[in-house]
Amino acid sequence: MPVVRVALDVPLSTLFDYLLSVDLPAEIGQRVLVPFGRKHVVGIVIELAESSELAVERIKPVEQVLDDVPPLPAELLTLLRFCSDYYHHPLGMTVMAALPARLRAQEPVTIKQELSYALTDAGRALDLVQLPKRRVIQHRIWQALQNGAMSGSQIRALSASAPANLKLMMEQGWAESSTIPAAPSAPHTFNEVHTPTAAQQQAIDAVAQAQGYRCFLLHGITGSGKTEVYVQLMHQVLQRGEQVLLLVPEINLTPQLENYFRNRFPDAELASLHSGLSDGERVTKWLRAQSDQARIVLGTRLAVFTPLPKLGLILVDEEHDSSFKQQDGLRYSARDVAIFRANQRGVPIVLGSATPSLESYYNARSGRYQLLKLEQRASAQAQLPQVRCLNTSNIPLQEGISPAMLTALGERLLRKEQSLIFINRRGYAPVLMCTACGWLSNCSNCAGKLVLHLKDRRLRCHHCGHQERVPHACPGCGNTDLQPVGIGTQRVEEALQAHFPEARILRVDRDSTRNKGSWLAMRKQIQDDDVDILVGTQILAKGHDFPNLTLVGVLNPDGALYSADFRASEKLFAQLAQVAGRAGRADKPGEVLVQTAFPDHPLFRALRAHDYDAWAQILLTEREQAGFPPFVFQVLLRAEGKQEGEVYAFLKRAREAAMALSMPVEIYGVVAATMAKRANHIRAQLLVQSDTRKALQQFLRAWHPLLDELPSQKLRWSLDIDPLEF
DNA sequence: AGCACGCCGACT
DNA sequence: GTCGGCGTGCTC
Repeated sequence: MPVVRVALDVPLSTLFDYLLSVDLPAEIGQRVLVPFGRKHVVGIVIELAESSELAVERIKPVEQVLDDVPPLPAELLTLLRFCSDYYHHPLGMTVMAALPARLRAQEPVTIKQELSYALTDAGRALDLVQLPKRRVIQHRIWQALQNGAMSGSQIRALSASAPANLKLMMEQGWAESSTIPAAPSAPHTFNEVHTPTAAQQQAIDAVAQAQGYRCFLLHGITGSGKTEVYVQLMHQVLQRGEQVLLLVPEINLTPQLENYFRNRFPDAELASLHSGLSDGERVTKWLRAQSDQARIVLGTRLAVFTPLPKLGLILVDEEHDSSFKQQDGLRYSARDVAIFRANQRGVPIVLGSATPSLESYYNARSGRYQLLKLEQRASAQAQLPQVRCLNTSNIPLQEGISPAMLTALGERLLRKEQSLIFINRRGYAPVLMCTACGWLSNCSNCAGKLVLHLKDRRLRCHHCGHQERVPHACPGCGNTDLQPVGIGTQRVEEALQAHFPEARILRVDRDSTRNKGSWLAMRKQIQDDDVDILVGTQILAKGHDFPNLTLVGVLNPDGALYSADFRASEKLFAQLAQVAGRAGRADKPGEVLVQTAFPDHPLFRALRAHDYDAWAQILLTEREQAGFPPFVFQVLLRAEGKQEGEVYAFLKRAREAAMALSMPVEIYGVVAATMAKRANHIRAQLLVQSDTRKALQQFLRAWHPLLDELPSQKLRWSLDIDPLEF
């Protein structure tokens, strides 16, 4: 009796066998509707078999073979199987996590014809009386449509309320919709706007000459034109009629990039996959990629699982960015999965960064990857910013700001140039303290502190979301003198506004950009020069061009220098290099001022010299001596639960089981997690490491089944392979 | 993960 | 006498 083995979205590592009647053929990769317990669920056929090892009477029949979309390609299933094995996550959950929601549901997938929207003659003739500027969203749509028709998803990208506003505009007769005719089979056109520099051309040629799989690390300083290398490589791949996958970090930059590539490749269909797509849009783009109609797939980490029958090249931009690593469920690194995929497919992959991860840098140095360097800024007159440290160990700070920083800001105000103050801490102050008894605003649910948000007079926990009103008196001793300790973006904003009353200051952090579209509006404000001083967190560091920005001030980065997290300083350097890259463009030289008590720290020396290699060498030496990645491979067993005893008992047993295996791995002690309590759950962990990936995987294959056998009723545990956060 | 079954406390 | 607590076990 023919049987299908089906992957289901359940946390069990097995596949499930179902009978297949002769009149109901199914292929590998096809979606099927099957009875499971007392429910009916959608699964993916992974294997076909002649018979099952189970007793026939226990096997239920497949109810329906869903053939509304083509089966998943075998290549994708292989990729998912690799992920399931490597990350020790159940295959069914791995497969289902990679699929668009619509393909996990049993309702037939209907692809609605994508409509395009354009201005009518009346719409084009509008004036500001008919459509005043205060109708912000409509105005934005109107302006966007002046450049030509837009798709529904492009409209949606303008603002959350854009579709509703567009509807109103259509009712007014200003805009109209039409169905896009099937994409014309136009010859591939390419807007050659730049001639590559010699260094760029060298990198392009190196990748173009690759036969089959090859991993390249494109190490190029900010402004050195990595994007142009991507574009030229994409052009070659598109010319061959192949597809390109471009992975980018989780940032609100995707729509900009999308527009950029659309302009460079006007008739290549581009599918951009990011959070914020509706289920329908996501499945549509997935199918466009699977059917080889979408030639460029641009997306965040989940996009690494898009079916691409003609994949010819993978690009991973900002490869060091930690958002490529998923922090729950299937804890995969999209960068590493992409490398596996390129290898599987036999195509080149380019990892790009100004500050590569130590892992990639080490692989490039050891010859595993090929290193490509762009050492000059692409436009000749653009100078690297001058980086200086302001020693804060012996000068008074006002609300965390040194006099020299204020002077530098004042100069920029006079010259009508923009400044950016970078401080990686949102809120007003990271903690509230009682001056009498030393009471601190601790979170009742977490091990962390409650952050003071003076704007709404609340104390907020950034870990569990708990918030409460700012107390009038100390809950411990009744003293009314409670002092904010430390500085956050709100406090800096307030202090700067007090010092420069006439300056236009804009705060950009997760709090101020929470509402959809507000960051878009802020960026416009900045670009229109309606802002003098920007105060913000790392949101500001990422790849935006602010041409009038000439000063970047960094307030207190010292915490990361001597942190318990061995990756903190690596991350800090990358962040500072990135934010420093915002200063100065073209004709205006930039300056970067870093306030620190440790100006002689090697990190700052390297930053001042713009010498990533020197810094990376120091880190590599440190890591080698300490026996840390990239010289070892790690797995972290995390556990959390309400009862501290249960959590530690589980990990202790897990540790004993690991020891009993006597395999060539190093097993550390059971320790509290960095955030030892979160949302009332006690968290602890156990680290195991090994000199080789292979040995670690062998150990995991033996250990994981033992973990499944351990009593673990009242807790949740998970394995994190190649963990980034502890 | 769901969702059953299953055996012990406070209620109409 | 039942409703319901969540402990244990199964799902092809």
